Amino acid sequence: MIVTPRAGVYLPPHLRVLLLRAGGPACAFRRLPLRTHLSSWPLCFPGKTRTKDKYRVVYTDHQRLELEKEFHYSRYITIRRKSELAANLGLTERQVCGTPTSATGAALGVWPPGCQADYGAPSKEENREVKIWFQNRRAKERKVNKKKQQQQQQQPPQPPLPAHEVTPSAAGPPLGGLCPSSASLLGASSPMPVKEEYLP
DNA sequence: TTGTGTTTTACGACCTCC
DNA sequence: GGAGGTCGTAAAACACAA
Repeated sequence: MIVTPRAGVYLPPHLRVLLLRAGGPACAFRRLPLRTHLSSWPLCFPGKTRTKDKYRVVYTDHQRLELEKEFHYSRYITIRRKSELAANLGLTERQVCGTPTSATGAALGVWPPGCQADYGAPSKEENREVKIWFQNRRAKERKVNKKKQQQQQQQPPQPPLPAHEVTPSAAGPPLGGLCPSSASLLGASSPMPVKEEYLP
């Protein structure tokens, strides 16, 4: 039995299979207070694809942490960093039989039967999960900023602080390890980044 | 335990840039 | 034409009050 920090109990794949074979409804897994671990996904939802039967994988805390760190460094990830991050976190393309990642799936030997034969080579769009994560993360930030803006508009204007209370830190805590350009990106909408491949 | 609201993945449509 | 951006949305996962 494995206890995860956020959701409590994690049921190993072999127990999920036993549960399924015991005659429970197919959707039983989804109603359990369990985290769907990447390595167990193919056993829980063999042959599912995103378009036919919607699904999603819950990223691990480690994956989220690393992605967040990268996001705080820069809101727009470069092609190079995307590849590195995808390789480090086991996030790549998601085209294969509902497997969470082709790389992890292959490495763990958890491909559903006939899966590789059916789908063969990876999709053209490598590191898609990282790209999508960053898109969603930016969307989340825009949403939060919008909310903040609305709250500020509703509040009456605050009187200005006395001069002795105005310090550089009043604008917010410094962002650890960030270059000014990256830090300035936080909290404001950013222009489109220059594609790394076009840089000299 | 259950109902409900929020957050997190994932995608399609559409747009811009090269 | 392809890659990657935003926007809107679906649905699973999660949190929490009743």
